[in-house]
Amino acid sequence: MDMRSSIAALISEALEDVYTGMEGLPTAEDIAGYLEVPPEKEMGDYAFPCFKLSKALHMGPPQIAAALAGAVSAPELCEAKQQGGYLNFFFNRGNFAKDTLEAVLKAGEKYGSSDLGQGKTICLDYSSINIAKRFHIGHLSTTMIGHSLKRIYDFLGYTTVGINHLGDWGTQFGKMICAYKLWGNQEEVEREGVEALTKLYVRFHEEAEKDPALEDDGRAWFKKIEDGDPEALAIFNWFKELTLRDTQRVYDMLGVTFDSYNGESFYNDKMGRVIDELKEKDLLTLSDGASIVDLEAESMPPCLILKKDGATLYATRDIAAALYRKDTYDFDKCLYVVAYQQDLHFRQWFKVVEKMGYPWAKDLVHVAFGMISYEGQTLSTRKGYVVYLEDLLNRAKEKALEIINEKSPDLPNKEEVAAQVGIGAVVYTDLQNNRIKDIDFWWDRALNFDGETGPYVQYTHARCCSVERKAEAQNLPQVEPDYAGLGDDYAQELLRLLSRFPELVVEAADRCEPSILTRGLTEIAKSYNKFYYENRILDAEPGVRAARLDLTTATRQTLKTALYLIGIGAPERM
RNA sequence: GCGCCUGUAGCUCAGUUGGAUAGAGCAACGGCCUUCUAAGCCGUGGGUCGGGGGUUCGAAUCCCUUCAGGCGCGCCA
Repeated sequence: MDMRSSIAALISEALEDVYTGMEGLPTAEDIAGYLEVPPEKEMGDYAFPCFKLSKALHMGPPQIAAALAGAVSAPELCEAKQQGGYLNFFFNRGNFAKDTLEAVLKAGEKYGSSDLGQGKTICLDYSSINIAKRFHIGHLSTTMIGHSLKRIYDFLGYTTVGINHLGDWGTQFGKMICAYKLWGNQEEVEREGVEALTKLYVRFHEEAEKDPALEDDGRAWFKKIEDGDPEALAIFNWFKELTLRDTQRVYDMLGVTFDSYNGESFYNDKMGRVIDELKEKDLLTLSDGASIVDLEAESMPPCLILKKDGATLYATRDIAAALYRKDTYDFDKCLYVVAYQQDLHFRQWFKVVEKMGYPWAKDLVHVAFGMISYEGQTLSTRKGYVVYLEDLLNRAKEKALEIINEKSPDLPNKEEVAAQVGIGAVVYTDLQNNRIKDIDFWWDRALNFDGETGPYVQYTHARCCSVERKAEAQNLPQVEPDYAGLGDDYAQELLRLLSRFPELVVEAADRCEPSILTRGLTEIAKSYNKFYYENRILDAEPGVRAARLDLTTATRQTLKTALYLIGIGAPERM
């Protein structure tokens, strides 16, 4: 049992003792919820505010706290003191250290994992790149938030399905084929990849200004794709491969993977069912020639299902995809990691699914995140306000390599570590704040490796590894750890953070908020660094040395796990 | 006009289901490497929690209102 539950149980017993038979006493579970961490160390490790009981017991909070303090007796666990209206608990430090470290070391890198999600499936729709477009910083958040959430849910025992819902359908691909047929050549496109496709697309628009007939040719080529014309399909699929190949380089750098690449084109033949069902359920109405689902009762604008010309729309495709995913994976939740601009769109079609009578509509979740801008400007490929992700990651890597050459020139695998550190810095920054916050990208900020950054946490991890290596090399006889040696405030604070880590993972999952882990892991790193400066580890007396080494190992493992969960590597030296 | 989101230190942001004296990092200034990684540690300064009401023993947190900014609001995705 963790400390919170143990203390809640103690309070519950004390309440029963002191106020036997009273009505309205909270359960141990209620109490666990009321427990809080005091703002100052001098106030103890946990606090139970007695204000809420005041009314039911007709007593002042300080009196209640005092009475409970007298009734609590569990010296091996903690001590209870009344301070104002609070009942403050002070851990038995040695035992707390022992319990915490045993729990962490026993679980190892699985510490914080659970079987909470056993038998449940979560679909995650993230990254969702567009064909023939280069990967830029605007795609980082959806990719890394989705990737991190996938790892977090996996860690909690869920079955996860990572879906890259490719943007691989639309007239723009007809235009691109048209441009390729007119001005492209295979070798160049093969060599330059998406860059060449972008050029062709830009040229198409320039030429189409002069010669509007091109637009019709573009539409005609798209029609050919739709009709399954072999040449059109071959070129289209080739473009798709080129894009995936280019993007894969970035995914490889980031360690991001997917279980499915079923995108828009995949659902092309699955939308008839949506239309039929909507008609059958009498949800479709005609408005200005278009077919809509009216959402006036829900005080939302109508959801457009079919255009005037009968063509399907974004929402149609999303509904078809949701139905398909429910059938295929029987998900317990389906998360859409998509920017907040799309908020209305999701609320609309989620509501349509609900109106269709599917109770699982409530399991569809829009995991929204903020906008990214570049040095105060809206991202725009056309105006040159764009930072390609590959360039960013490479520059971060170079910067890391420079620092390594300066600080640890003898490091054996410099390149590998530079990649982990540089990319870690970028990913950390992306997952540092609540996802709803807008991000303004600045190069100097992105390439800053000081203070609360990815490299800071990685550095702390490497520092732990270094201590462990040195300890190993000393090859001293094994002794029983003396956990009383971890009674100082620094060690205790670190232990408290480590003991709370499993709760943090669950909270991050519940709130779909990786930043909770980013912050928690930074707290642990900070706390270890303080501990490290205040205490000698290797030259402490044997029992204390062993205990501090255990704490170092527990910290190292937890940092590594947490870094993994937010998608960052943990180098052992740097 | 309507809807969603945001507003906390010069800047970027944390702040649990309301709790004790509102916290970090960056930037500025000042200390700490003959001792386990100085990508580190310690210290100093810096606040009408956008404003105003209300609920409460207690509000940055909940309710109302108001101001400012961002995003969205029918045949793009």
